[in-house]
Amino acid sequence: MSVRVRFAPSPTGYLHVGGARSALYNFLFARGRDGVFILRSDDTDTARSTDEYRQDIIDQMQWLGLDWDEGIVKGGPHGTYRQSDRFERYAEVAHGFVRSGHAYYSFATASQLDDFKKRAREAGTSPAYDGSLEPTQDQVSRLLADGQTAVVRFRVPRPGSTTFHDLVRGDVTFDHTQVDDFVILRSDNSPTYHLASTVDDVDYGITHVTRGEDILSSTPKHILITEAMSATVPVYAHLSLLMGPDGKKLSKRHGHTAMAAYREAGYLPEAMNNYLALLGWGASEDDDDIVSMDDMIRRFDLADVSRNAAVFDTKKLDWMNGVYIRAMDPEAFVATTVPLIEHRLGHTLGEGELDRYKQIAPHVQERAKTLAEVAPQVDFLLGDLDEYDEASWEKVMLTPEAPIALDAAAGALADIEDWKTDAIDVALRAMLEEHGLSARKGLQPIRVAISGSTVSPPLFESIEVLGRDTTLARIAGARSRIDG
RNA sequence: GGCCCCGUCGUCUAGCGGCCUAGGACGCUGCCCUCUCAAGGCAGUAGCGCCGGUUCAAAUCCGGUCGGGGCUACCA
Repeated sequence: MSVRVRFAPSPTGYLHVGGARSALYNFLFARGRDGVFILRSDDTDTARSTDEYRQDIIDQMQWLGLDWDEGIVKGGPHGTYRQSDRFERYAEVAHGFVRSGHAYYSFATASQLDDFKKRAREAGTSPAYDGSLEPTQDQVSRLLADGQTAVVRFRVPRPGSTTFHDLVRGDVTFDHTQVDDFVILRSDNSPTYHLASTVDDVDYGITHVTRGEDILSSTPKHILITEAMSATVPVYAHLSLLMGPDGKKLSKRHGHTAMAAYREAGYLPEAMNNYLALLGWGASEDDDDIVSMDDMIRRFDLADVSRNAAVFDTKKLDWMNGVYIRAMDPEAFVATTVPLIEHRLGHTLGEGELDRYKQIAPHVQERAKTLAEVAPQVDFLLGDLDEYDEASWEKVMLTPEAPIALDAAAGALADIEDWKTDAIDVALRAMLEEHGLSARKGLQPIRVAISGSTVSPPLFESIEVLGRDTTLARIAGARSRIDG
């Protein structure tokens, strides 16, 4: 049977990095096996689901390049792939279960259930509701006729237990004393996650369910429902959760968890995928952590996924992103960063500005860890230099060498005929020689004078791009500020 | 509290009874290169949670213990 997998986020929040990793693993598994990858919207929680979240999930999935074969937006043989469009189907299954005895109407109140749990805790026994409050057939008829609202609960067979072979965890067994008679249909006739998700997995022919470990203990419920539908139970694989740097479950407390935030911060989708893939999967075939999507697809197997929870470490992501930025085609780098620069500047780059940027871009590309840090680094080349970094100024401009270097540089640069990096290089080094200045001592004041900071793209190239007039004006400006 | 999952350098991992005086990557430190910062090169730092057991031999198997995580909703 061909592989059919799905990523089924619920639009009750933005797509977060953990969800993206689940999506990626499903994607890799499907692509490596000639399977079908489905994107489904598990939006049974109508109160918390929003269109904004629905759209975010779609946007981020597309940005990451995790194309799906069937699903929301795209469609397919199973309709809209939105659970909110299939409530009748779930209700039909639930009522069928009532008729077949797999489920029953329940009128148990919250306080009754709380009571049950409280007693269980005191007795040290399982807190899972065991169905002891199930009404008789007569009571059901009477209460329903009375207009009482009821939920439909699945009747978990007890005694009993469910065992399944998890692809990443191995055999897992849950005794049914630990599984409650769970609600499958709410009193407003809407389905719960357990019902809708399982019915969809059955109806859509899902063969492998790969999802977060947070649902591991709900899996017996899903298996029980599947069996009650006389369907084939899919293979399950539960991924460990992502943690923050402090070893606690990754949350907003740790900074960004939303995929969109990383996109805005200037991370490349290729880097994100590579990093996420390695977060819980030993991809290395040759000890190289940089793995192309094609290789990931070729090598990936759920059986090789790590069982331990992984810490989302932005340090390694930063490094990896730098690797991918450097690997970009120079023209593509310019194309993707120009809009960011224009956004920062507040206007479209003119021809001259664009030319200047193109000249310096390769040097910036070499140094960037994220796309977002590019624009600030070229500010001094495209706009006025209206302020100096104070720490930089104090560090190099207050030395006795600074005024000497600045004056000498102004003279040397004024005489250059061919305003090119090479000539500038030669002229400035001759100046250093003449005044007995080290490159470090003599050039840093010039760097601060023209860029405002001790950190900048290469000096000679920057000077060339800046042009003679601007360069000399800035040197003069810095010189007078020293005196001032 | 009950049940389930997990436990190799700070972090991600390799390891699946002898090849391990535990390998790689990120980070960190030092050196080299160098006009700053990066990049690059080289070197270094640091780990099998603990206690028992099985075995000629354990990071690898078993038990316990400790620690972390998850679930325990008419959320997903």
